[in-house]
This record gives sequence, structure tokens and C-alpha cells, in this order.
Amino acid sequence: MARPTPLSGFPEWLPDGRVVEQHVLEALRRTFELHGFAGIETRAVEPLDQLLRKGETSKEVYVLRRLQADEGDATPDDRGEKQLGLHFDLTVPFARYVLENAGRLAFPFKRYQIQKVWRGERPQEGRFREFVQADIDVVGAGELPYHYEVELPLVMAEALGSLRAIGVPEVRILVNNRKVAEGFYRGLGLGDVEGVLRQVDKLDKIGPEAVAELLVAEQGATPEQAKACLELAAISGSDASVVEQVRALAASYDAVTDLLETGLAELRALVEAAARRAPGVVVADLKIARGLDYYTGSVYETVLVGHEQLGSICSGGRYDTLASDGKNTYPGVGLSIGVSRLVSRLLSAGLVTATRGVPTAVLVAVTDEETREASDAVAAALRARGVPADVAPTAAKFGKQIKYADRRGIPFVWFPGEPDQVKDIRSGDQVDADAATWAPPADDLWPRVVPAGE
RNA sequence: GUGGCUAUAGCUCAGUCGGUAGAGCGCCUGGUUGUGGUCCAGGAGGUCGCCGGUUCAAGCCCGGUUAGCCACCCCA
Repeated sequence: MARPTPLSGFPEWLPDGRVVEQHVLEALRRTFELHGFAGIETRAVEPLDQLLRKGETSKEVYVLRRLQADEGDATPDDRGEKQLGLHFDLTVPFARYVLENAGRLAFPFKRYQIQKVWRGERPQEGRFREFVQADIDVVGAGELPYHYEVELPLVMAEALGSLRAIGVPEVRILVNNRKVAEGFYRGLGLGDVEGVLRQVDKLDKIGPEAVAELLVAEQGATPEQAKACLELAAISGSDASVVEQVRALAASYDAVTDLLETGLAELRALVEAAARRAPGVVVADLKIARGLDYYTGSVYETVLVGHEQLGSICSGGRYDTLASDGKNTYPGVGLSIGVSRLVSRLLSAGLVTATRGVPTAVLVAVTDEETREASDAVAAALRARGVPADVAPTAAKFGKQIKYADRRGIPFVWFPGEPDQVKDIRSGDQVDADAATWAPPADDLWPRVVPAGE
């Protein structure tokens, strides 16, 4: 078979990268559980019509097809079967799960879900077609108290903060409130809120002049309305003063609306709570607009400080109708971490490293094949006491056996003998040892993830 | 989906004016009788992405194709 070429957008890490990824996943799971989120996993596929319903904005969905189903067969639709697609986020499957199990769940329901998702997009650095998301949501039956919109981003701040120890950069959670943007634009007399937001979102890329031109050309705004939009987008800060700035700006354009006031009250509550509980992490930024198609309240976007170009690594928001069966609606709020995007940057930028790519802490050397059993016995004794041990593959010269360990980052090589000896191949120290009692230093027992350079 | 760039050894890459391939790293062996990393000597390893064209001759020029990278779009 010819050598396979890598498939772009379907990332695969080497063993030491996987160590990093698993550490990240483990840390996130722990924080989520500390905050009372229950873990679930949903199937990889959903009916295609369900997948396309939500953010119908040209979601690239991978469709599932049976190889045996050739052209002669009726299409699934003809047979009354549902076309299936791989899910492209965890929110849509969760909404379906909530409806399906509403009678057996207790609301408000807090859940986390860490799974792969698939999107048929053009890959780039940090943009994948298959990637892992770590998602937390709270969903209520009929109602969902506002304070969850404050708490969820703080849980994420804590989760990402727990990764600082391994060298993950500081994060900044940028927040906005859809009611503020919508109330302001409507107050100005601009009806196409989403259209305006889409243009404003380009600010960082094309600059204020170009955005103003687009607002006039594409959204039919007057130059004055465009100017007001840019002024709103320019407001940011981490305390309640941003609320006053927005209100003053709106007043100056005579654009204060009830919706705006509602949104400002919510934004104020979020910013004030965040300033107390996670100082410096949450920043109100009135130009945050993305994903607003179904968000109805707070929206969040998270960047790694110093890696803003990577884009958001954790986004989400409040939606009044996460799910609805016609009779009952289930409002929710949630955020999702792009684990693959985060991990790929950690690895490619050399921010974190694994101390080794194999679990093995001790390689037991084999003197000759006749005495391999003695080496096996040593390994068994070590494993019985929780020390990951491997036995050399061949009774090669000891130099080669040491090299085998060195190549893999295994810190200790064990030499059976009278008495046994164990060598720390980093320092070269070699001492007598007994497999029934010897243990490596705690730091060497399992692979660890540490900031690069340590 | 749109645009630009790239494709040569396991990896990173050179390859001039068209004349049937090189380096570094890695890998294997040895430097004498069981202890790696440095050093020295030797060695293995390539249908130059694929298909076609021009030419006496193509890694090099032309067309196509596939894949990868980057930007846009959008997003985690």
C-alpha cells in the first residue's frame, strides 16, 4: 500500500501531543464536575433536517451514506427514512436530547459534553474538519434565571485558568449582550440588526472607515447612523462604566430603548460579578457580534492573550429557545471550548510539553533471552506497586537498551543482577535497588505536562 | 465556495543555463568481549505527487489533475 498522505483538517497528534490533549481534557472535566455539571455523550449523527434547522447559515454538514446503497436504491427520503449527518456542534444534539428525555431530567439541567464534531470547512491553522469541543450548558424548563449567564463564563474562566499551570496563556473572555446591540440599532432606526453586526464584526480586519462604507452601502445606513454604530463598537472595559458609556452614547443619538435598558442591566450584572470573582478575565466588548443568529442575551468569545489571531477558543451565549416541542420551551445558556484549536496552538507554538510520550517509567533490561523471565518478574513487581514498567524488546547490548529508553523518554533503566541496579539515565546515577520496594520520584511516575522550557 | 503559493530521502530542505539526484538531522553497522548521549569511519534509503505534452534529453519548460499551506468566507 502506498504511503498515505495526511488528510488536512483531521488532526492526529503524536503520543506526546496526545498526553497534552488528555491532560487538558482531564482538567476541563474536573472543573465542570466541581461545578455540578453532569457528563453525557450523544450519538455522532442526527437527522439532517434537525442539523440544518438551527443556524441554517450554510452549515457544512457531512452526510452519512451507506456504501451498499447504490444508485438503484430509493433515496432515504423515498423510503421514509431520515437522512443522517454528523453533528457539527454539541448544542443541536443536546437540544434534541433534552426534548427526548425531558420527562426524566431535572431542571435546571447542567451538563457537560466533550466530543468530536465535524464541519466540512476549508481547513487552516486552528480550523479543523474534525475537532473536539468541550461544552457546558444549563437548560431550564420554561424559564432560566439570568444569573446563569453570569456563572457559565466564570466556570469556563476557571476551567481555562486551571491550565495556566501547564503553560497555557492567560485568557480574556469578551462579552456582549444581544439586547444591547439590538436595542441600540433599533433605537437608531436600523432594522437589519444581524446585517449591521456582520459588518461591524469586520472592524478588526478592515478598519472603521471601510466598515462605515459597508454600513452605508450594504445596510442602507446614513453616515450618521454608521458613525453611531462604530462608536458603540469602540466601547469596551471591565467595569460598570461601560454601561454608562453606552447609555450616554445612545442618549446622544436619542436611541435609548427598553430593550437597550434591559440589556444594559444584564451586562452590568455580568461585568460586576466577573470583576469580583475573576478580576481581569471578563471584558465587556460592544463589538462582539458573532453567532448572534440564535443568541438572545449574553454572548461570549474567548481569546488567548498573545494569540488573538487564532480566533476564539471558547464561545457561546444565551438562547431563549434552545429547544421546544411546541408546548414547552427550554431556554439555555452555554459555552464551548475548541479543545483541538487550543491544543494545536499549545503544541505548534511550543507552549507546553509532555515529559515523555510513553507511560513507561522504568525499562527493565534483559541480560540474555534465557533470563528474560527474571526481567519480566521485576516488571511485574513494579507494576503491582503502580509503577509503569516495560521490558526491553531484545537482549541487545546494554548501550542499545539504554538508547531504547532514551528515545522514548523513559527515565529509568533497571539492570537485573546480584543485586539489581537501577539507573537514572538523565543523571547517570546508578544504585542498588529492590523491585519490591524501589519507586521513582513522584514527578517521574507518570508523564506530566509542563510549560515548555521546564 | 473564491483567490494566491507549494509538492524532491523517514523529517527539514538545496538542486545553477533542461544533460537520468544532494546536504543536515534521523536510522543501521563498527571503533574488541554488556552502560546510551559527544566524536570518528562506513552503510541503507528517492518512479523527483500523479497523468499527459514540448525536446535528442525534463526534478527543472507547458497543460491537466490530486494533495498540502495561506488568505477570504465562516467559525471552536
